[in-house]
Amino acid sequence: MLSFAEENYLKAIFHLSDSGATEVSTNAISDHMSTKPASVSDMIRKLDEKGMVTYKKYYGVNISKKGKIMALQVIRKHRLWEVFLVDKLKFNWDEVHEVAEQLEHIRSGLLIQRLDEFLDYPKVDPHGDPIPDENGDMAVAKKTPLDKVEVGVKGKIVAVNDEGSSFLQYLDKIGIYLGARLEVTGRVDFDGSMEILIDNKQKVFISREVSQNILITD
Amino acid sequence: MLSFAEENYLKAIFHLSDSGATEVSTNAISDHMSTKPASVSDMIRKLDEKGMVTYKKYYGVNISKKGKIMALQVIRKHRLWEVFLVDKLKFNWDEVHEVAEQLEHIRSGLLIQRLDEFLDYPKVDPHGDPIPDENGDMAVAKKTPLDKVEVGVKGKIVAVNDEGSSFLQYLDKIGIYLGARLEVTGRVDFDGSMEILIDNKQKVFISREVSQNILITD
DNA sequence: AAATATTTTTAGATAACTCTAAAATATTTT
DNA sequence: AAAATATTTTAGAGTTATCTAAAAATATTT
Repeated sequence: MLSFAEENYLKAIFHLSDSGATEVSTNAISDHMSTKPASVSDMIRKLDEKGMVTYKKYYGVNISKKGKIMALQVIRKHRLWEVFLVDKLKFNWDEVHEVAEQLEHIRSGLLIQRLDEFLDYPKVDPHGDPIPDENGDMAVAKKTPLDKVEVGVKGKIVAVNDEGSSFLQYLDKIGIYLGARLEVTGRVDFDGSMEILIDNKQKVFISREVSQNILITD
Repeated sequence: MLSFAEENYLKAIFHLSDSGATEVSTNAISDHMSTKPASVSDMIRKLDEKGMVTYKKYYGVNISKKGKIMALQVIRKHRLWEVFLVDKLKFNWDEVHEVAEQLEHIRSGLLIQRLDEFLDYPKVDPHGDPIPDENGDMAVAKKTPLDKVEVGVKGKIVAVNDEGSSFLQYLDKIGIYLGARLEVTGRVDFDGSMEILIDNKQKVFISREVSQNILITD
Protein backbone atom coordinates (compact mmCIF):
# COMPACT_ATOMS: atom_id res chain seq x y z
CA MET A 1 0.00 0.00 0.00
CA LEU A 2 1.24 3.45 -0.89
CA SER A 3 1.47 6.50 1.35
CA PHE A 4 -0.13 9.81 0.41
CA ALA A 5 3.30 11.15 -0.52
CA GLU A 6 4.05 8.17 -2.72
CA GLU A 7 0.70 8.54 -4.45
CA ASN A 8 1.41 12.19 -5.13
CA TYR A 9 4.82 11.45 -6.60
CA LEU A 10 3.39 8.75 -8.85
CA LYS A 11 0.69 11.09 -10.04
CA ALA A 12 3.27 13.74 -10.87
CA ILE A 13 5.51 11.28 -12.70
CA PHE A 14 2.52 9.95 -14.62
CA HIS A 15 1.44 13.41 -15.71
CA LEU A 16 4.93 14.42 -16.70
CA SER A 17 5.57 11.29 -18.73
CA ASP A 18 2.13 11.59 -20.28
CA SER A 19 2.79 15.04 -21.66
CA GLY A 20 6.26 14.56 -23.16
CA ALA A 21 9.07 12.07 -23.18
CA THR A 22 8.91 8.81 -21.29
CA GLU A 23 11.95 9.80 -19.22
CA VAL A 24 11.13 12.20 -16.42
CA SER A 25 13.88 14.25 -14.80
CA THR A 26 14.37 14.84 -11.11
CA ASN A 27 14.11 18.57 -11.58
CA ALA A 28 10.90 18.31 -13.56
CA ILE A 29 9.34 16.40 -10.67
CA SER A 30 10.65 18.78 -8.04
CA ASP A 31 9.31 21.75 -10.04
CA HIS A 32 5.92 20.14 -10.50
CA MET A 33 5.61 19.25 -6.84
CA SER A 34 7.33 22.20 -5.18
CA THR A 35 9.78 19.99 -3.34
CA LYS A 36 13.57 19.99 -3.51
CA PRO A 37 15.42 17.76 -5.98
CA ALA A 38 17.10 15.98 -3.09
CA SER A 39 13.75 14.87 -1.75
CA VAL A 40 12.78 13.60 -5.19
CA SER A 41 15.93 11.49 -5.50
CA ASP A 42 15.10 9.83 -2.22
CA MET A 43 11.51 9.14 -3.10
CA ILE A 44 12.12 7.75 -6.57
CA ARG A 45 14.69 5.36 -5.15
CA LYS A 46 11.95 4.13 -2.85
CA LEU A 47 9.38 3.91 -5.64
CA ASP A 48 11.87 1.94 -7.70
CA GLU A 49 12.33 -0.55 -4.87
CA LYS A 50 8.56 -0.96 -4.77
CA GLY A 51 8.44 -1.60 -8.51
CA MET A 52 6.42 1.52 -9.27
CA VAL A 53 9.06 3.13 -11.48
CA THR A 54 12.35 2.19 -13.06
CA TYR A 55 15.10 4.53 -12.12
CA LYS A 56 18.62 4.98 -13.42
CA LYS A 57 20.78 7.41 -11.54
CA TYR A 58 21.38 10.68 -13.36
CA TYR A 59 19.21 9.44 -16.21
CA GLY A 60 15.62 9.82 -15.17
CA VAL A 61 12.53 7.89 -14.20
CA ASN A 62 10.13 5.76 -16.17
CA ILE A 63 6.81 4.86 -14.66
CA SER A 64 6.15 1.11 -14.60
CA LYS A 65 2.94 -0.67 -15.52
CA LYS A 66 2.21 -1.15 -11.83
CA GLY A 67 2.93 2.52 -11.15
CA LYS A 68 0.69 3.61 -13.98
CA ILE A 69 -2.20 1.60 -12.60
CA MET A 70 -1.78 3.19 -9.18
CA ALA A 71 -1.52 6.68 -10.65
CA LEU A 72 -4.63 6.19 -12.75
CA GLN A 73 -6.56 5.02 -9.73
CA VAL A 74 -5.67 8.18 -7.86
CA ILE A 75 -6.52 10.30 -10.91
CA ARG A 76 -9.85 8.47 -11.19
CA LYS A 77 -10.68 9.32 -7.61
CA HIS A 78 -9.55 12.92 -8.00
CA ARG A 79 -11.73 13.51 -11.03
CA LEU A 80 -14.79 11.72 -9.68
CA TRP A 81 -14.63 13.84 -6.54
CA GLU A 82 -14.36 16.96 -8.69
CA VAL A 83 -17.55 15.97 -10.49
CA PHE A 84 -19.22 15.39 -7.13
CA LEU A 85 -18.20 18.79 -5.85
CA VAL A 86 -19.47 20.62 -8.93
CA ASP A 87 -22.56 18.58 -9.78
CA LYS A 88 -23.83 17.85 -6.30
CA LEU A 89 -22.33 20.45 -3.99
CA LYS A 90 -22.47 23.40 -6.42
CA PHE A 91 -18.78 24.22 -6.28
CA ASN A 92 -17.39 26.36 -9.09
CA TRP A 93 -14.82 24.73 -11.33
CA ASP A 94 -12.08 26.89 -9.85
CA GLU A 95 -12.85 25.76 -6.29
CA VAL A 96 -12.53 22.01 -6.60
CA HIS A 97 -8.86 21.26 -7.15
CA GLU A 98 -7.50 21.66 -3.62
CA VAL A 99 -10.30 19.71 -2.00
CA ALA A 100 -10.01 16.92 -4.57
CA GLU A 101 -6.28 16.75 -3.81
CA GLN A 102 -7.29 15.64 -0.34
CA LEU A 103 -10.23 13.44 -1.25
CA GLU A 104 -8.25 11.49 -3.85
CA HIS A 105 -6.35 9.71 -1.08
CA ILE A 106 -9.37 8.24 0.71
CA ARG A 107 -9.03 4.46 0.63
CA SER A 108 -12.22 2.53 -0.03
CA GLY A 109 -13.04 0.52 -3.09
CA LEU A 110 -16.73 0.51 -2.24
CA LEU A 111 -16.76 4.28 -1.82
CA ILE A 112 -15.39 5.07 -5.23
CA GLN A 113 -17.55 2.45 -6.93
CA ARG A 114 -20.68 3.86 -5.32
CA LEU A 115 -19.63 7.43 -5.98
CA ASP A 116 -19.19 6.62 -9.67
CA GLU A 117 -22.66 5.12 -9.72
CA PHE A 118 -24.15 8.05 -7.78
CA LEU A 119 -22.70 10.49 -10.31
CA ASP A 120 -24.05 8.36 -13.16
CA TYR A 121 -20.67 7.22 -14.50
CA PRO A 122 -19.31 10.54 -15.73
CA LYS A 123 -16.74 10.44 -18.53
CA VAL A 124 -15.03 13.79 -17.90
CA ASP A 125 -14.33 16.04 -14.95
CA PRO A 126 -15.31 19.73 -14.67
CA HIS A 127 -12.18 20.74 -16.59
CA GLY A 128 -12.88 18.35 -19.45
CA ASP A 129 -10.28 15.79 -18.41
CA PRO A 130 -11.29 12.18 -18.99
CA ILE A 131 -12.06 9.96 -16.00
CA PRO A 132 -10.34 6.55 -16.06
CA ASP A 133 -12.57 3.54 -15.38
CA GLU A 134 -11.82 0.84 -12.76
CA ASN A 135 -9.22 -0.62 -15.12
CA GLY A 136 -7.52 2.67 -15.80
CA ASP A 137 -8.92 2.96 -19.31
CA MET A 138 -10.22 6.28 -20.51
CA ALA A 139 -11.54 7.79 -23.72
CA VAL A 140 -8.79 9.93 -25.20
CA ALA A 141 -10.57 12.41 -27.43
CA LYS A 142 -8.38 14.37 -29.82
CA LYS A 143 -8.14 17.83 -28.33
CA THR A 144 -6.36 20.74 -30.00
CA PRO A 145 -4.81 23.60 -28.06
CA LEU A 146 -6.40 26.81 -29.29
CA ASP A 147 -3.04 28.39 -30.12
CA LYS A 148 -2.48 25.75 -32.82
CA VAL A 149 -5.63 26.69 -34.69
CA GLU A 150 -6.01 28.83 -37.85
CA VAL A 151 -8.24 31.85 -38.27
CA GLY A 152 -11.71 30.84 -39.40
CA VAL A 153 -11.79 27.52 -37.60
CA LYS A 154 -14.83 26.73 -35.48
CA GLY A 155 -14.97 24.31 -32.58
CA LYS A 156 -16.17 23.51 -29.10
CA ILE A 157 -14.26 24.11 -25.91
CA VAL A 158 -13.80 20.69 -24.32
CA ALA A 159 -11.07 21.10 -21.75
CA VAL A 160 -8.54 23.37 -20.07
CA ASN A 161 -4.91 22.66 -19.28
CA ASP A 162 -4.62 24.74 -16.12
CA GLU A 163 -6.74 24.13 -13.07
CA GLY A 164 -5.50 27.13 -11.11
CA SER A 165 -8.30 29.27 -9.77
CA SER A 166 -6.91 32.53 -11.19
CA PHE A 167 -6.95 31.13 -14.73
CA LEU A 168 -10.41 29.61 -14.36
CA GLN A 169 -11.86 32.75 -12.81
CA TYR A 170 -10.47 34.74 -15.72
CA LEU A 171 -12.23 32.39 -18.15
CA ASP A 172 -15.46 32.86 -16.22
CA LYS A 173 -15.05 36.60 -16.49
CA ILE A 174 -14.60 36.63 -20.25
CA GLY A 175 -17.45 34.20 -20.78
CA ILE A 176 -15.52 31.05 -21.58
CA TYR A 177 -16.89 27.76 -20.25
CA LEU A 178 -16.73 24.07 -21.09
CA GLY A 179 -19.00 23.26 -24.02
CA ALA A 180 -18.98 26.78 -25.44
CA ARG A 181 -18.92 27.06 -29.24
CA LEU A 182 -16.19 29.26 -30.58
CA GLU A 183 -14.70 30.64 -33.77
CA VAL A 184 -11.23 32.05 -34.24
CA THR A 185 -11.83 35.43 -35.86
CA GLY A 186 -8.38 36.94 -35.75
CA ARG A 187 -4.78 36.36 -34.87
CA VAL A 188 -1.66 38.46 -34.28
CA ASP A 189 1.39 36.63 -35.56
CA PHE A 190 3.75 38.85 -33.59
CA ASP A 191 2.69 37.68 -30.13
CA GLY A 192 0.28 34.84 -30.87
CA SER A 193 -2.69 36.62 -29.32
CA MET A 194 -6.13 35.94 -30.78
CA GLU A 195 -9.57 37.26 -31.23
CA ILE A 196 -12.30 34.69 -30.77
CA LEU A 197 -16.07 34.70 -30.97
CA ILE A 198 -17.90 32.77 -28.28
CA ASP A 199 -21.36 31.30 -28.95
CA ASN A 200 -21.66 33.72 -31.88
CA LYS A 201 -22.06 36.48 -29.33
CA GLN A 202 -19.11 37.85 -27.41
CA LYS A 203 -15.88 38.77 -29.09
CA VAL A 204 -12.88 38.44 -26.79
CA PHE A 205 -9.12 38.91 -27.13
CA ILE A 206 -6.86 36.41 -25.46
CA SER A 207 -3.09 36.09 -25.13
CA ARG A 208 -1.13 33.11 -26.47
CA GLU A 209 -0.63 31.97 -22.89
CA VAL A 210 -4.36 31.70 -22.43
CA SER A 211 -4.98 30.09 -25.83
CA GLN A 212 -2.40 27.40 -25.06
CA ASN A 213 -4.48 26.34 -22.10
CA ILE A 214 -7.79 26.07 -23.90
CA LEU A 215 -8.51 22.83 -25.75
CA ILE A 216 -11.10 22.42 -28.48
CA THR A 217 -12.50 19.72 -30.72
CA ASP A 218 -13.21 20.52 -34.32
CA MET B 1 -3.74 23.83 12.51
CA LEU B 2 -3.86 20.29 13.86
CA SER B 3 -2.43 17.13 12.31
CA PHE B 4 -4.60 14.08 11.69
CA ALA B 5 -3.04 12.40 14.72
CA GLU B 6 -3.74 15.41 16.92
CA GLU B 7 -7.35 15.50 15.74
CA ASN B 8 -7.74 11.82 16.57
CA TYR B 9 -6.34 12.27 20.06
CA LEU B 10 -8.63 15.21 20.72
CA LYS B 11 -11.61 13.24 19.54
CA ALA B 12 -10.70 10.36 21.85
CA ILE B 13 -10.18 12.66 24.83
CA PHE B 14 -13.49 14.38 24.10
CA HIS B 15 -15.38 11.12 23.95
CA LEU B 16 -13.77 9.79 27.09
CA SER B 17 -14.44 12.94 29.10
CA ASP B 18 -17.97 13.08 27.73
CA SER B 19 -18.86 9.64 29.00
CA GLY B 20 -17.50 9.80 32.54
CA ALA B 21 -15.31 12.00 34.68
CA THR B 22 -13.70 15.16 33.38
CA GLU B 23 -10.23 13.77 34.07
CA VAL B 24 -9.05 11.35 31.41
CA SER B 25 -6.20 8.96 32.16
CA THR B 26 -3.29 8.16 29.91
CA ASN B 27 -4.20 4.48 29.89
CA ALA B 28 -7.83 5.16 28.98
CA ILE B 29 -6.65 7.08 25.94
CA SER B 30 -4.11 4.46 24.94
CA ASP B 31 -6.78 1.75 25.25
CA HIS B 32 -9.29 3.71 23.23
CA MET B 33 -6.80 4.44 20.47
CA SER B 34 -4.75 1.26 20.43
CA THR B 35 -1.50 3.10 20.99
CA LYS B 36 1.00 2.72 23.80
CA PRO B 37 0.78 4.86 26.95
CA ALA B 38 4.20 6.31 26.19
CA SER B 39 2.93 7.70 22.90
CA VAL B 40 -0.05 9.22 24.67
CA SER B 41 2.15 11.00 27.22
CA ASP B 42 4.09 12.57 24.39
CA MET B 43 1.05 13.68 22.50
CA ILE B 44 -0.86 15.19 25.40
CA ARG B 45 2.20 17.23 26.34
CA LYS B 46 2.08 18.62 22.81
CA LEU B 47 -1.66 19.24 22.94
CA ASP B 48 -1.21 21.04 26.25
CA GLU B 49 1.39 23.31 24.69
CA LYS B 50 -1.09 24.13 21.94
CA GLY B 51 -3.76 24.94 24.51
CA MET B 52 -6.04 22.10 23.47
CA VAL B 53 -5.96 20.34 26.83
CA THR B 54 -4.71 21.01 30.33
CA TYR B 55 -2.39 18.34 31.53
CA LYS B 56 -0.95 17.62 34.95
CA LYS B 57 1.63 14.87 35.06
CA TYR B 58 0.38 11.64 36.65
CA TYR B 59 -3.03 13.26 37.16
CA GLY B 60 -4.80 13.20 33.85
CA VAL B 61 -6.02 15.39 31.04
CA ASN B 62 -8.88 17.84 30.77
CA ILE B 63 -9.98 19.01 27.38
CA SER B 64 -9.98 22.80 27.03
CA LYS B 65 -12.67 24.95 25.47
CA LYS B 66 -10.49 25.31 22.38
CA GLY B 67 -9.92 21.56 22.25
CA LYS B 68 -13.61 20.85 22.61
CA ILE B 69 -14.40 23.09 19.66
CA MET B 70 -11.85 21.31 17.51
CA ALA B 71 -13.10 17.87 18.57
CA LEU B 72 -16.71 18.79 17.86
CA GLN B 73 -15.77 20.01 14.42
CA VAL B 74 -14.15 16.69 13.60
CA ILE B 75 -17.15 14.82 15.03
CA ARG B 76 -19.46 16.99 12.95
CA LYS B 77 -17.57 16.08 9.81
CA HIS B 78 -17.46 12.39 10.72
CA ARG B 79 -21.20 12.18 11.27
CA LEU B 80 -22.16 14.22 8.22
CA TRP B 81 -20.03 11.96 6.05
CA GLU B 82 -21.72 8.93 7.60
CA VAL B 83 -25.10 10.33 6.63
CA PHE B 84 -23.81 10.95 3.13
CA LEU B 85 -22.56 7.39 2.80
CA VAL B 86 -25.82 5.84 3.98
CA ASP B 87 -28.36 8.23 2.46
CA LYS B 88 -26.68 8.93 -0.86
CA LEU B 89 -24.27 6.08 -1.52
CA LYS B 90 -26.41 3.29 -0.05
CA PHE B 91 -23.84 2.09 2.45
CA ASN B 92 -25.10 -0.07 5.30
CA TRP B 93 -24.74 1.40 8.78
CA ASP B 94 -22.05 -1.11 9.59
CA GLU B 95 -19.90 -0.08 6.61
CA VAL B 96 -19.51 3.63 7.23
CA HIS B 97 -17.27 4.00 10.24
CA GLU B 98 -13.86 3.31 8.72
CA VAL B 99 -14.43 5.47 5.69
CA ALA B 100 -15.76 8.32 7.82
CA GLU B 101 -12.62 8.05 9.94
CA GLN B 102 -10.71 9.10 6.85
CA LEU B 103 -13.18 11.65 5.49
CA GLU B 104 -13.45 13.48 8.81
CA HIS B 105 -9.97 14.93 8.30
CA ILE B 106 -10.63 16.63 4.96
CA ARG B 107 -10.06 20.34 5.42
CA SER B 108 -12.53 22.63 3.71
CA GLY B 109 -15.05 24.87 5.35
CA LEU B 110 -17.01 25.22 2.14
CA LEU B 111 -17.13 21.46 1.64
CA ILE B 112 -18.70 20.70 4.97
CA GLN B 113 -21.13 23.60 4.74
CA ARG B 114 -22.31 22.44 1.32
CA LEU B 115 -22.42 18.83 2.38
CA ASP B 116 -24.65 19.75 5.31
CA GLU B 117 -26.95 21.62 2.94
CA PHE B 118 -26.92 18.77 0.40
CA LEU B 119 -27.96 16.32 3.11
CA ASP B 120 -30.70 18.71 4.23
CA TYR B 121 -29.18 19.54 7.61
CA PRO B 122 -29.48 16.15 9.31
CA LYS B 123 -29.67 16.12 13.11
CA VAL B 124 -28.40 12.58 13.75
CA ASP B 125 -26.04 10.12 12.05
CA PRO B 126 -26.93 6.56 11.00
CA HIS B 127 -26.24 5.30 14.54
CA GLY B 128 -28.49 7.87 16.16
CA ASP B 129 -25.69 10.12 17.37
CA PRO B 130 -26.41 13.83 17.22
CA ILE B 131 -24.58 15.98 14.67
CA PRO B 132 -23.05 19.19 16.09
CA ASP B 133 -23.80 22.38 14.17
CA GLU B 134 -21.12 24.86 12.98
CA ASN B 135 -20.83 26.15 16.54
CA GLY B 136 -20.50 22.73 18.08
CA ASP B 137 -24.01 22.76 19.54
CA MET B 138 -26.12 19.64 19.33
CA ALA B 139 -29.48 18.44 20.57
CA VAL B 140 -28.86 16.10 23.48
CA ALA B 141 -31.95 13.92 23.67
CA LYS B 142 -32.36 11.83 26.81
CA LYS B 143 -31.51 8.31 25.79
CA THR B 144 -31.76 5.30 28.08
CA PRO B 145 -29.59 2.21 27.69
CA LEU B 146 -31.91 -0.73 27.27
CA ASP B 147 -30.33 -2.65 30.17
CA LYS B 148 -31.59 0.03 32.60
CA VAL B 149 -35.22 -0.49 31.62
CA GLU B 150 -37.95 -2.42 33.46
CA VAL B 151 -40.12 -5.18 32.05
CA GLY B 152 -43.22 -3.75 30.41
CA VAL B 153 -41.63 -0.53 29.24
CA LYS B 154 -42.16 0.50 25.63
CA GLY B 155 -39.94 2.79 23.62
CA LYS B 156 -38.23 3.56 20.35
CA ILE B 157 -34.69 2.61 19.46
CA VAL B 158 -32.88 5.89 18.80
CA ALA B 159 -29.18 5.09 18.92
CA VAL B 160 -26.48 2.49 19.44
CA ASN B 161 -23.31 2.77 21.48
CA ASP B 162 -21.09 0.54 19.39
CA GLU B 163 -20.32 1.22 15.76
CA GLY B 164 -18.38 -1.97 15.16
CA SER B 165 -19.59 -3.86 12.13
CA SER B 166 -20.00 -7.18 13.96
CA PHE B 167 -22.39 -5.63 16.48
CA LEU B 168 -24.37 -3.78 13.82
CA GLN B 169 -24.59 -6.80 11.57
CA TYR B 170 -25.93 -8.80 14.51
CA LEU B 171 -28.62 -6.18 15.08
CA ASP B 172 -29.54 -6.38 11.39
CA LYS B 173 -29.85 -10.11 11.71
CA ILE B 174 -32.21 -10.05 14.66
CA GLY B 175 -34.30 -7.29 13.11
CA ILE B 176 -33.21 -4.32 15.19
CA TYR B 177 -32.87 -0.99 13.44
CA LEU B 178 -32.95 2.70 14.29
CA GLY B 179 -36.53 3.86 14.76
CA ALA B 180 -37.90 0.45 15.63
CA ARG B 181 -40.61 0.31 18.34
CA LEU B 182 -39.89 -2.10 21.11
CA GLU B 183 -41.27 -3.48 24.34
CA VAL B 184 -39.36 -5.23 27.08
CA THR B 185 -41.25 -8.45 27.64
CA GLY B 186 -38.95 -10.34 29.91
CA ARG B 187 -35.77 -10.17 31.92
CA VAL B 188 -33.42 -12.60 33.62
CA ASP B 189 -32.01 -11.05 36.79
CA PHE B 190 -29.23 -13.60 36.97
CA ASP B 191 -27.35 -12.50 33.84
CA GLY B 192 -29.26 -9.39 32.78
CA SER B 193 -30.39 -10.88 29.51
CA MET B 194 -33.74 -9.79 28.10
CA GLU B 195 -36.60 -10.73 25.91
CA ILE B 196 -37.90 -7.90 23.76
CA LEU B 197 -40.67 -7.50 21.23
CA ILE B 198 -39.81 -5.50 18.11
CA ASP B 199 -42.54 -3.65 16.22
CA ASN B 200 -45.08 -5.89 17.93
CA LYS B 201 -43.85 -8.70 15.74
CA GLN B 202 -40.57 -10.47 16.42
CA LYS B 203 -39.65 -11.66 19.85
CA VAL B 204 -35.85 -11.75 20.40
CA PHE B 205 -33.56 -12.59 23.29
CA ILE B 206 -30.52 -10.41 23.83
CA SER B 207 -27.63 -10.50 26.29
CA ARG B 208 -26.91 -7.71 28.75
CA GLU B 209 -23.90 -6.77 26.66
CA VAL B 210 -26.12 -6.13 23.69
CA SER B 211 -28.80 -4.32 25.71
CA GLN B 212 -26.19 -1.96 27.12
CA ASN B 213 -25.40 -0.81 23.61
CA ILE B 214 -28.96 -0.11 22.54
CA LEU B 215 -30.45 3.27 23.48
CA ILE B 216 -34.14 4.07 23.58
CA THR B 217 -36.42 7.00 24.27
CA ASP B 218 -39.55 6.44 26.26
C1' DA C 1 3.35 1.83 57.11
C1' DA C 2 5.78 -1.19 54.36
C1' DA C 3 5.59 -4.08 50.45
C1' DT C 4 3.65 -4.86 46.15
C1' DA C 5 1.37 -3.66 42.05
C1' DT C 6 -0.17 -0.44 38.71
C1' DT C 7 0.14 3.62 36.13
C1' DT C 8 2.66 7.10 33.96
C1' DT C 9 6.67 9.35 32.33
C1' DT C 10 11.35 9.64 30.43
C1' DA C 11 15.03 8.13 27.50
C1' DG C 12 16.50 6.35 23.43
C1' DA C 13 15.37 4.22 18.86
C1' DT C 14 12.94 3.80 14.38
C1' DA C 15 10.39 5.07 10.12
C1' DA C 16 8.63 8.43 6.79
C1' DC C 17 9.35 12.70 4.60
C1' DT C 18 11.50 16.77 4.15
C1' DC C 19 15.41 20.09 4.05
C1' DT C 20 20.44 22.31 3.27
C1' DA C 21 25.08 21.83 1.89
C1' DA C 22 28.47 19.43 -0.42
C1' DA C 23 29.98 15.98 -3.75
C1' DA C 24 29.39 13.58 -8.08
C1' DT C 25 27.95 13.39 -12.76
C1' DA C 26 26.33 15.31 -17.14
C1' DT C 27 25.91 19.07 -20.43
C1' DT C 28 27.21 23.26 -22.66
C1' DT C 29 30.36 26.70 -23.94
C1' DT C 30 34.57 28.46 -25.41
C1' DA D 1 39.04 18.96 -25.12
C1' DA D 2 39.09 21.67 -21.16
C1' DA D 3 36.56 24.84 -18.47
C1' DA D 4 32.33 26.48 -16.91
C1' DT D 5 27.64 25.56 -15.84
C1' DA D 6 23.72 22.86 -14.70
C1' DT D 7 21.71 18.79 -12.84
C1' DT D 8 21.46 15.11 -9.70
C1' DT D 9 22.84 12.46 -5.80
C1' DT D 10 24.68 11.73 -1.18
C1' DA D 11 25.38 12.96 3.59
C1' DG D 12 23.69 14.74 7.57
C1' DA D 13 20.02 16.90 10.12
C1' DG D 14 15.10 18.18 11.65
C1' DT D 15 10.08 17.01 12.41
C1' DT D 16 6.21 14.04 13.52
C1' DA D 17 4.46 10.01 15.36
C1' DT D 18 5.27 5.83 16.92
C1' DC D 19 7.63 2.07 19.73
C1' DT D 20 10.37 -0.59 23.77
C1' DA D 21 12.62 -0.60 28.06
C1' DA D 22 13.60 1.47 32.24
C1' DA D 23 12.69 4.82 35.82
C1' DA D 24 9.56 7.48 38.60
C1' DA D 25 5.26 8.36 40.78
C1' DT D 26 0.93 6.87 42.53
C1' DA D 27 -2.36 3.36 44.30
C1' DT D 28 -3.42 -0.92 46.60
C1' DT D 29 -2.78 -4.63 49.63
C1' DT D 30 -1.32 -6.88 53.54
